[in-house]
Amino acid sequence: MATKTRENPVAVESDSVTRESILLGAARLFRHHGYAATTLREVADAAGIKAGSIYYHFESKEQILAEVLDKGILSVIEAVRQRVEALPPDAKARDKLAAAIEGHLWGLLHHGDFTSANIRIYGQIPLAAKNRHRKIRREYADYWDALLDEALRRGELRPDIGTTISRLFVIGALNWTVEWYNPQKGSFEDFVKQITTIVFDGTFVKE
Amino acid sequence: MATKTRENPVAVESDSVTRESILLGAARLFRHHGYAATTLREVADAAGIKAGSIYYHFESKEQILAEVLDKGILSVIEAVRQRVEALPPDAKARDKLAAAIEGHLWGLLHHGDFTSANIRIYGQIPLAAKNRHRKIRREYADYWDALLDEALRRGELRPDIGTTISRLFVIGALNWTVEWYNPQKGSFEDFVKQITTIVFDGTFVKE
DNA sequence: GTCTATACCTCGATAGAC
DNA sequence: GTCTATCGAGGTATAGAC
Repeated sequence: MATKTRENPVAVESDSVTRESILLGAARLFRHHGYAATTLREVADAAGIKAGSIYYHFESKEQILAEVLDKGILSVIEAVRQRVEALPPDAKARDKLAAAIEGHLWGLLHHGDFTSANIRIYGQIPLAAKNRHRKIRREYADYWDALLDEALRRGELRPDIGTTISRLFVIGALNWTVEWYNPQKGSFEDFVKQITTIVFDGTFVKE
Repeated sequence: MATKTRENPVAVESDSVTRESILLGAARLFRHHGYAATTLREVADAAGIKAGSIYYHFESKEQILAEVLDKGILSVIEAVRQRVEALPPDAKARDKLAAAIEGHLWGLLHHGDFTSANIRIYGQIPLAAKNRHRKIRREYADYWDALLDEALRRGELRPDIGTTISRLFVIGALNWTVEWYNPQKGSFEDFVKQITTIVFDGTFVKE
C-alpha cells in the first residue's frame, strides 16, 4: 500500500514499523470499544509508545480512523478482484460468484481487526469521515451489482428477487460472519463451502 | 413492560412519559453515534430536559444502556414467539420458520432504534453490561436452535449444514437488514417474502 | 420532577527538550 | 523519533434550590 501523505518520486515509504503498529492497535481497539471510546493513550500503549508520539506519524485521531477504514475494505476488495479475475471472462456466473464469495470471506476473516472495525463503527463515525469513505464502498457495491446482473442475464439468478436486495442481503450476511466465525471449528475451506451453499441454494432441501 | 427498579404490589408504573422519552432518545443516539460517544447532555436534550434531571429517572448511563439493550431484543423475541405459537404444534417446520423470520423482521424493523442500537453497540460496550445482557441472547439463540433442530429431524433442512452455522448465518443476515431496509421501496410483506425465499431456497434458480 | 452550579476526571492536541 | 508537561474543552455524576 502506497502512502497518501507524501509524494516522493522514488520508493515511497511512510510505512514504518511503528506506524503500522499504531494502525493495527487502533483497528483492534476500534473494533472492540468503538471509535469514540478508544483513547489515543490506549492506542499509543498498544504500540509501545507515548500518546504524544502518535502525532509524529499521524495528524489526528481521524486520520488514523480513515486509514483503518480503508485498510479494512481494501483487504476485501483486493482478494475478491484477484479471484474473480483469475477466471476466464466467459466463466459461469455461479463460478464467478463463488470466487467472489470466497475472496470476500478470505479478506474479511484474515484481516479481522480492520474489517470488523470497519463494519462495526461505520455507522457511528463523524460525518466527515463517513463522507470520505463512502466512495470506495459505492465502488465495491457496483462491482457486486455487475456480477449479479450478469448472473441474472444468463438466467442463473432468480428473476423474482431484485439484484439490489440480493447484494445487500448477501454482503450483509457475509460481513456478519466476522462476528461469529470460529477457525477452530473446521477448516476455512469447509466454512466457505457451507456459506456458499446457503447463499446459492438455501437452507432447505429441494423438493 | 414492567419496571425493574421498584416493586410496588399493585400497578407498577415507573414508566413515566419522560422516562420513556429518555430511553427512546438514548436508543437513537446510541444507534447513530455509539455508546461512549453519546453524552448525557445530548440524551437530556432529546428528551427536552437538562442533564442533571436524568438522574431522577436512572442511576447511571449504564443503566440506560441496559434498558435500551433489553428493549431491543425483547421486541424481537416477543414478535417471534407470538407468531410461532399461533401455529399448531404439528405445523410444518417450513411454516414455523417462516413465522419466526417474519416475526424477527417485524420486531427488528418496527423498533429500529432499539434493535439497531443493540446490534451495533453490543460488541463495544463495557464488559459488565455485556455480561448482564448475555443470558437473554443465549435464550433466544436456543429458541432458534430448537426450531432448526426440529426442521432437521423432519428432513426439511439440508443435512450437510450444521444447525448452529445455519442459525448464526440466518440471524446475522436478518439482523443486518435493519442497516439497509428501506420501507419506501415496496411493502413490508413483499420484503419478508423475498428474504424468506433467499433463506429457504437461495439466490439461484433450481436446476 | 426539574433546575443550576460545580467537583473531579480524562480527552485530543501542542510545545519544546532530548 | 520519542519523551514530558500541559492547555482548554467537555465528560459523568452530585448537591441543593425551587
